[in-house]
Amino acid sequence: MDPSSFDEPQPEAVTPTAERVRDADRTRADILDVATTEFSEQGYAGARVDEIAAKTRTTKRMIYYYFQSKENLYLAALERAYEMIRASEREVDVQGLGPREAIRRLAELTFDHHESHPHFIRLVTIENIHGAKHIAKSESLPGLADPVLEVLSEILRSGRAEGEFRDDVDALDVHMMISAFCVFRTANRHTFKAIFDRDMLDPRYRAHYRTMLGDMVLDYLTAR
Amino acid sequence: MDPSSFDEPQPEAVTPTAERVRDADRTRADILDVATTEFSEQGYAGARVDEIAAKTRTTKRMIYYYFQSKENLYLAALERAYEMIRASEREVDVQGLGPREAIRRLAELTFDHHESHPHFIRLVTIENIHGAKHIAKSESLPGLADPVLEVLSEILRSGRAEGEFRDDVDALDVHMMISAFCVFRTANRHTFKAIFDRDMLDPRYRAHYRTMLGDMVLDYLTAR
DNA sequence: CTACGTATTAACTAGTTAGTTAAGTACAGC
DNA sequence: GCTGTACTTAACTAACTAGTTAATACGTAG
Repeated sequence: MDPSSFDEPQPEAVTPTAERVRDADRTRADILDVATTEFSEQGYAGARVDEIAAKTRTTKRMIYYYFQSKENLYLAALERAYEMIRASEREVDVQGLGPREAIRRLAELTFDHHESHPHFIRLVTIENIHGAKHIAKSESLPGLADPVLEVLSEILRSGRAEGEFRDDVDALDVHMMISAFCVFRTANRHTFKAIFDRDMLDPRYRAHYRTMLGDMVLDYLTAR
Repeated sequence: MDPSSFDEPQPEAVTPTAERVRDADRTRADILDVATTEFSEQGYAGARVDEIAAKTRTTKRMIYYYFQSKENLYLAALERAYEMIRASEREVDVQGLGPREAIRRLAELTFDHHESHPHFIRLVTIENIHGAKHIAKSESLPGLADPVLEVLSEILRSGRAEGEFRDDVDALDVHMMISAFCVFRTANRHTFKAIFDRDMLDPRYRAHYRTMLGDMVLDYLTAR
């Protein structure tokens, strides 16, 4: 899995033109890209439909045409965030690795793609401010469960079979531990830097934090 | 340190009365309590000054009288959140404990008071959505650095002197690791439950997560 | 008791907001 | 070419929002 192949939404370059070309998919995607950025930067309540519209190549009317409401637009952005994260995690490949190597690989790849999608991390954080009430309305919610949980379960099972891993935690616990570290680094970045004068996303610290995460999970699982 | 002595802000019982009793401190505190709850539940952009006023025993005018603006009110709530967390951490007592016991104690006490102050955790999260731009205006910002960092440094130094702890991480790294776990449990609670059907704040899991945190930090620091 | 400053209540307001109405037009099918 | 529909632009709107103005009155000093 190559993190660089999963880019943040980038609004396409504006092409000034007087003619009106109809392209429903492009218009819809343009709105969704802009909205994702705007919601992740301003939050759900703080983002403005007028502002989103102004940053697209179309008008506010089309937002309602395609998405019906501000909430639906936000929900569409949120669903896409989850789907993209899940799609990338489906490509986690730990085949042929021992349990120790596999868990470290998985932790590091999780770290990588969290880092590649700060907008999506922030969207999840914002959705928690709203008590997950929007995602609760998503018809795709049942499919959002993390496929990496199955991979994790298999690694844990394998590690225990070899007498290497502790057996008082489940795959979801380990997933939580890894996610907490990766999410915190993005989600709490600004206050952390303001108070401690250390930007956790500064490239100078990247390798250190990446290793720290792998060590943390591995040391925990292999402790006696 | 007793977690139950640090309560969340609770608006005082309403006393219906036609007379107008002046008590500036009480009015100010009432506003701040209500605002803290409202901002932590709705976010900065989502909270409404009218709504905050309606939930106090006074009128919107007094919010502007005492706090001048919505932003100043939010900032006052935020500063108070930090000060309360810091005050409680100043009472962390690990005197007389060996490094291993001290680190576990500290991790667990951090866990406890994060759990006791969900509103404050959420306020910090919300402030990160806004890029820490409000707290940057706080005149008390220089005093918000975490006093527990000094305690942590001393524990690490002691653990290394006894040849028990690794030496490739600093006190801030360990603080980050502990905070990530404790913050995630509150800040991401809702989406986590929606997707994985596990409420991380459910009392049934409390002991498990508390032990998990202590083990995680200790196993990491003592790993060879 | 009076005066004054501070605290408080009540009503008002200009600008903003999510959403709506109306009109225009591209495009495919016939 | 005509028609109908989906896509698009432009303008409008009722309700909401943070903040303001005006009036009232409490509490204390003299």
